[in-house]
Amino acid sequence: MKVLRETIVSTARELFRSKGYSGASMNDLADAVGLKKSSLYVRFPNKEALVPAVLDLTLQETFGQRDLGSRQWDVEFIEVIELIAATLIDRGRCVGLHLAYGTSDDTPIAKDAVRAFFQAHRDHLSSILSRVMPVDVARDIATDTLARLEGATAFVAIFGEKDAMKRAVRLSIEEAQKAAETESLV
Amino acid sequence: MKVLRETIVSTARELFRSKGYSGASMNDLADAVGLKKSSLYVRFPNKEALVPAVLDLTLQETFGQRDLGSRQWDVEFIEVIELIAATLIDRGRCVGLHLAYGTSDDTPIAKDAVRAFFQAHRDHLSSILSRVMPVDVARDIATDTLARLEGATAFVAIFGEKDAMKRAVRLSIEEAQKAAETESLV
DNA sequence: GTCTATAGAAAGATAGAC
DNA sequence: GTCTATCTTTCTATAGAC
Repeated sequence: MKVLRETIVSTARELFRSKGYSGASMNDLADAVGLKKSSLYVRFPNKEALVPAVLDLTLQETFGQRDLGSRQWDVEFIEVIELIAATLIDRGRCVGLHLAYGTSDDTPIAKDAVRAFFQAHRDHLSSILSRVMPVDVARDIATDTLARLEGATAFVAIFGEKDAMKRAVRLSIEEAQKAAETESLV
Repeated sequence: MKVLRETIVSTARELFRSKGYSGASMNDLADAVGLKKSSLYVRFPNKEALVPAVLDLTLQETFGQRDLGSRQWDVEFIEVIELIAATLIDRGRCVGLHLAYGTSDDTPIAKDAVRAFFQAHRDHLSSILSRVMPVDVARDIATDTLARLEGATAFVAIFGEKDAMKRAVRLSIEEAQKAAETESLV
């Protein structure tokens, strides 16, 4: 029976998230979706080609059906980072970071996809923030917000602790609002 | 010719850092230190046993010859986190985090070693901070500091950017000093 | 303690039948 | 599009000579 492409991609995402790029095998993936290994090569030329597909799906789910600019900047900002934080707590790890650490010059397509993935995150947050502050400030706060979320994820992964993530969300929102106020006074 | 145990461990660390637990092979390690693969099994019973050795060495290098309590708390705090930040920028990745993501219930010894590694980091920072603030506040600030450093490392790894790390160090120091001042006024 | 040699399993990927 | 079967390489780990 035909298996949907999205099933393969989202299953590959779980494998990459938990086992990393080199730890996830095509055989594991085939078993998980109910196919034989060779059938995967009909849809994807090789293992590396799964990486852009996995990250594109994740970007789509995070930013896809979002109507940019129709609401208050802070409502949008809070909604996005709380969605990201909730996913990171739920899954316990960041698939993007695991792939970032697990790819190298040996896997240039995967490496490029990882860069694009994080750049898209930064650009999206930055575009929300830049409505109420200069672009360079917005970019730094977007970067620091993502860094905080990634770092807090480490404590979820290692100790199962969610507290650091909650503080990361709260502090990032406070930092953004403070910057917005500062700039509006100039 | 005999190869020093420390040479094997520090070489294994570089392999784990860049390729992760499953991506690093015993053959790569043997080649890198100038031994045959089978000779490694004389010193280490298996690949997993390298993980505690790698993380213990790193802990020793970070906290080993440090005389706790002989100087001002903030001098010690700044010195430690700047050492960690400098290493993370220099190597481009955190071996602890790569191993945290790369180990699982299949590798319980490695998983335990990773937990101990991060707990030791948190305990060390927390013990410095708790000289001038309550232990629960100290623990949260220690956690957030480590999370910030880990998150900033992602931007070093992915984009080669060092700015986020510089801000992480600066903001962590400011946060600690602010908490110390607040508590001294109570 | 290091070596050669090898076992045994698992990896990525391909060929060809249906 | 999925399957069986296979190729080739690489993996962890062990046995035994020196």
